[in-house]
Amino acid sequence: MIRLFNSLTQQKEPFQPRDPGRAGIYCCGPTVYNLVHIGNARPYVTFAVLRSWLRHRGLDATLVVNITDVDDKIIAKAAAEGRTSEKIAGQYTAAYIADTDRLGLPRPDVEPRATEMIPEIIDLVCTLISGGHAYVSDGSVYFRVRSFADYGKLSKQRIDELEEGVRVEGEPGKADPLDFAVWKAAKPGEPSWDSPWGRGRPGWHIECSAMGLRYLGAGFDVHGGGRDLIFPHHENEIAQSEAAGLPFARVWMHNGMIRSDGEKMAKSVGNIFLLREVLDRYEPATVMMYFLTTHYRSPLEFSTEKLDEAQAAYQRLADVLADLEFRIGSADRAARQGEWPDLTLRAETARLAFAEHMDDDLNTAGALGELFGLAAEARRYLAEVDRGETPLDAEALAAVCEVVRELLAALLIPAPTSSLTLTPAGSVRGAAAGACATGDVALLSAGRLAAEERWDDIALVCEDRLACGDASYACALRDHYRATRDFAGADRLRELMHAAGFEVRDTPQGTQVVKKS
RNA sequence: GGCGGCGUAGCCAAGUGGUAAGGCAGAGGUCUGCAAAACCUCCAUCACCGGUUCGACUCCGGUCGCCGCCUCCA
Repeated sequence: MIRLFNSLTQQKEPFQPRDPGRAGIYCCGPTVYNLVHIGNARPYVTFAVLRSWLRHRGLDATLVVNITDVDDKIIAKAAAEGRTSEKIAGQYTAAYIADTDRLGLPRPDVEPRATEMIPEIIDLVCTLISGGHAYVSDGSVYFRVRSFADYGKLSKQRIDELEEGVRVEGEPGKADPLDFAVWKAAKPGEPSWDSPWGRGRPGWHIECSAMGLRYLGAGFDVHGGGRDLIFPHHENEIAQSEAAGLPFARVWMHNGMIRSDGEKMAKSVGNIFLLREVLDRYEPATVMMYFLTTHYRSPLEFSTEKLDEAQAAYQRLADVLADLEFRIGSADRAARQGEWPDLTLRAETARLAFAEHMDDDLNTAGALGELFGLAAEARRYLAEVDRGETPLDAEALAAVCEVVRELLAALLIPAPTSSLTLTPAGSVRGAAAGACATGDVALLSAGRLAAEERWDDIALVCEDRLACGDASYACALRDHYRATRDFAGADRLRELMHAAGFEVRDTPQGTQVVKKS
């Protein structure tokens, strides 16, 4: 059973979709006036993972993430840069899509633009007016907060307390300082649409109500977003929708803030790190790892140290996987008997434990811990194999790999590509023999040189190949050096390989290299 | 002032009424020609003070510290 923490009730509740077998999720997306920073990205990651997990659990899950492409901030930026609002919005919409794609997030099922939702918004506003929940004033329309008895049910604020805190000296057209605009009269030069109240544009909160209801229907399952949106944005969404007679989201999920220097990451504070900047320095997998090793509701500090740790953690998992897959490939037939079901069983146990964590309010950190536990278990098993205490069971290894890959995929963490390269079988001479079949000229000539004992020339070939990112010749030569106990030569070659960005590991099967990023 | 949340080892981070997953870093050891990697071992009593309980880190009350919202904000 999946349980989700509902901000409305402030507790975990069993997730009961409105339509059995299906799930509708709405998440507040970007206002496209700027490049998205790491903090903006957290909800996109969180709710993409939620959709992924619900699907993994067999639900037909739909994710809607809006794009606010008409708004005060966009208009202000356009004015400042002497460009049109449409141009600004277009540019940053493209950037948002490019950056989230680059992170490796699958696109939402629907990405509606506010500017495409005008008719629905106008309909909703009309309903509010005729129901007495909104009023027209100078071509703008305001929502009458005191007309909605449940106002404050999400943020747990009392209207009267709010009244005290209101610092805005009442805008001219508002009947009550708490009221908020659902439709704003157009000023000259601003983007605008025809409406029963004259030309204008949607207010700040109305688009989310219109979109959520349009694409997911009344009483949809989950509404998500950053914790900082609870008030007033989400509170207002509820008020607008439900005052119009349409039950809104039944579960509200809010992710914690990303902090930088102990403070919420925000443009106004000046402590932001752009998603694309981070992706310039770290792999998508590392960044996903960074997000998911902390529970989505907790605050998360941003720092390069944390990214580095995420990188190391991911590398550990990638190493295990690469090692396992290499062994599967090299296992002889006799070993493929499934003699060690314990590990297979362990893989299944990990899968179940992982699912339990994920079902428990999307506990990705706990779930990841299970994956690491399984990896460690597989390592111990491999160590036993290397000591000759246990026969190699390729089936069990395959089961572990399958579970790790499947669950990483469920978390939307890109699977590692195999980073292990092994020496061609045997020495350079032996490898050259094999090269006859494949027609590898370079390896053949290396073999000829080897036959003539011209090792220095071979070293030159190795250097050349290393520069091209190919360590196989170096591996083969190093095996030769080690076989002939020419350790000075072997060490020299290791230096070369290091310099070329390869980590060198000696194994019973020969020299192994790992390309270091 | 109002509302909400957090405080777990050197760092990060799960968890929980019956004596604390995992990752990073650190120490010692095994393996190795030397390394690297790996493996083994070691490293916390859960901010503080009271209370409830056979038993609390986990429940209740208080104290301190930190954070978010109350204005655009993921």
